[in-house]
Amino acid sequence: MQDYISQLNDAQREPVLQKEGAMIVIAGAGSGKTRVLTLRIAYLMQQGVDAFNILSLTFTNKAAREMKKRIADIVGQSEAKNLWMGTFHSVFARLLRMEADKLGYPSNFTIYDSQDSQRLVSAIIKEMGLDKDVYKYKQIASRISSMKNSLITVRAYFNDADLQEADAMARRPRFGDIYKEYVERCFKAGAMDFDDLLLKTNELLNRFPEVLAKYQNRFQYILVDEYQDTNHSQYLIVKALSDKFQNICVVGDDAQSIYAFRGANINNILNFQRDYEGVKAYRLEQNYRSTKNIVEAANSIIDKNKTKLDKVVWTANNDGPKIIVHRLMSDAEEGRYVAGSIFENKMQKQLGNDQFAILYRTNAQSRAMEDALRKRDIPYRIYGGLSFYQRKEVKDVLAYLRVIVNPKDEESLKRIINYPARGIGATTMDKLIVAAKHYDRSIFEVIEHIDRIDIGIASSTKTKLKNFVMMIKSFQALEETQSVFELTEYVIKKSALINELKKDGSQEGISKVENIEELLNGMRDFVEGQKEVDEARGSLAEFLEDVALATDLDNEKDTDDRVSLMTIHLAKGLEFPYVYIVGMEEDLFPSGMSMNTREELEEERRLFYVALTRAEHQAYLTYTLSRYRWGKLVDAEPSRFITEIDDQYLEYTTPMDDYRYKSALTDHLWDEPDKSKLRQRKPVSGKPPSVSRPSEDQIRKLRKIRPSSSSNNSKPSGFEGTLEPGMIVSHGRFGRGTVVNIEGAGGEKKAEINFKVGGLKKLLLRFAKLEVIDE
DNA sequence: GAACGCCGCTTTTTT
DNA sequence: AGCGGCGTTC
Repeated sequence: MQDYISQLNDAQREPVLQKEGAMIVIAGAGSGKTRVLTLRIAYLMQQGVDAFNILSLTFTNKAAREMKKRIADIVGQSEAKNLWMGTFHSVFARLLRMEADKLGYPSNFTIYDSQDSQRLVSAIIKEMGLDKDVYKYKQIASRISSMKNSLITVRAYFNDADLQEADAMARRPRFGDIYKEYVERCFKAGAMDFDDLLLKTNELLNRFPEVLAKYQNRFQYILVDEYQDTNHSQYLIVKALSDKFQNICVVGDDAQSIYAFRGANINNILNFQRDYEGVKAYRLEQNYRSTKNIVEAANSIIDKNKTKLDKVVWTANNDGPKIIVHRLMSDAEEGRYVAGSIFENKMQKQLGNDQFAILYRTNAQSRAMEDALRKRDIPYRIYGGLSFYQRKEVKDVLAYLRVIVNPKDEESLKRIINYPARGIGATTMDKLIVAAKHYDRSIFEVIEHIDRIDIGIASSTKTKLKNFVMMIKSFQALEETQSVFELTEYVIKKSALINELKKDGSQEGISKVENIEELLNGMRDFVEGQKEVDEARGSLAEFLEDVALATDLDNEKDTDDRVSLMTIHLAKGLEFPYVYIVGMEEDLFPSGMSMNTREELEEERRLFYVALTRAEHQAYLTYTLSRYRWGKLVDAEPSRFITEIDDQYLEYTTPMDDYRYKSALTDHLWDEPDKSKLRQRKPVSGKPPSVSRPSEDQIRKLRKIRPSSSSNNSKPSGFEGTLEPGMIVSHGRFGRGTVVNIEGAGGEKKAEINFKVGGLKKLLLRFAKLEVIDE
């Protein structure tokens, strides 16, 4: 143990050795925070703290497993096993299973994933006869989610006039009713959605003081990783549990807070010191991961953000190569460039595929990369996107298993009751749903008693329903004796599901069968794994919980030598020697959906910071002039984030003899100095514009006077004059347009402008580069 | 009740 | 371009 501790630097050692009290560790990217957390836990245990008294919350289950392993290396396997360690969701799902009865839930409750939630919301909207164009199920589901994350229950909602007012204004006055029905239906289905796992934990701790006391005494030492990404609900849980002993250690980096969209509250980390008595604050500022170039480039980006804690990340590492910026014609070409570059690096430096990662803002961008990598025979692995367990065929199998465990699970029942087709159609289902509501029972229970009630279902259909119930019951009986693997094999045969898929000989059909085989393989592993652990018997319920809460990252096979492809969000916490950040374009990164407020834009910028700091040795930024988006070829413009990096850290490698060089790179260079030139250009089709290409020297000079270069980095050069509806304006990107409306005031002032080319747009005047044209 | 085909919307990120 | 929802037809 002493060996480990002596290897830490001073800043790292202090939080490891402080046994008691509240503490916050602000840990810059790559500063060794996982090591600190790991050693802190090991040290606590070595000082005599019982593993049962430690609760450690991590960002992914994989991170938890790895930490546990490292701790086991230090203090021994048998002790480490007793640690409670995992994501908020998995830890509190486990806790809720033990206490479920207090909340009126069965201990085998189902966990609804977001898709299940959305489907239920969608069904409710339909049942209530609401206009689906007004009540968009995704929006409603996401609003329900944010309510829950802020601990606004249905009752709280109906007690809050402002919230109802807001929904009335948004033309969805029935939101509260949908919310209420949704919550009731989940309860009746014995199901908790992701947000419930946290909300119900709060409810449990609030309503039952003896339960709270029990877990307060149990979890005397609490550690929370990635604290900047906790939402209000998680914050309250931590607060409640740590209240008695106040031995709480939170670790995080405000500069890497990228989950505001799902309710993460950056104030949790910013205000931590106010929440506890005598908080010790530690800073880990030395980066061990990346080259000086990368660290300093990243610093120059994050400097542009206003909201942040004081912290300077530095490194003693070498300068390393500059960040390469490369422009391409199209997304396909971007893929070819990246694949080619990986290929060259591999050859020249004799590297493995696992040294490389390709990061992007949206999942849709992966396709072009995949195509190119495949052509080059470079093995890759995609993380995220439609994860394995979310694929239709896999979810169908899982739905059978979920119904076996919990027949009340309405969403799963609806998936399988007529798949494969067994003559139980929509009309019957509608009747069953109405009856279920009428009798205040689950659909399954209604079917069980279908003989005794008259809801206008033909006797032939009743027989089909009874057969279905009998089939499920026979599966349930089997579950007692068989392993998950054996049971599932039996289920897909008996339900005729596998035959249904095998009938379909198409490429997709075959891959679906393969996916199910893969699922069975996974189950076999699970069963074997459980045998080794010998704690539980590898129950079906447990398997389903693992699956429901698995991060895509969790399934990684570390031994695979593959290039990693993932969104930047998923890449948080990971590191790779070579990182390609692709799609560095306005509207894509920063996302067009997230640049309307300063807060949103700052989160995008933090996201870019996260992306860049994944790189250990070399980072590449690529952008294109046009790419396919929603099926159409659209023009693209380089991301503002490229120009936000100090030039000294960049190397532009795009060939100079490409005439498009002009349109992409020099346009925004010339933006300020000479706007008239910009407007003359109309390169939509046909010949290249007849402007001579600037020399390297000219470009260098132009860069120096570029408005967004480091000389004045704080305030964007937005529009500052007065603007009124009816005025004609010109915009660098959208061209000419008429002001339709002005709204907001001060920094939030927005103009709605009808552009000749782009149509109606809302622009934030603080950022918009507008010029009034007199006519 | 089931199958097919058309239409329209979507894509920002995820436990 | 791809999926889901809905309407039409058998």
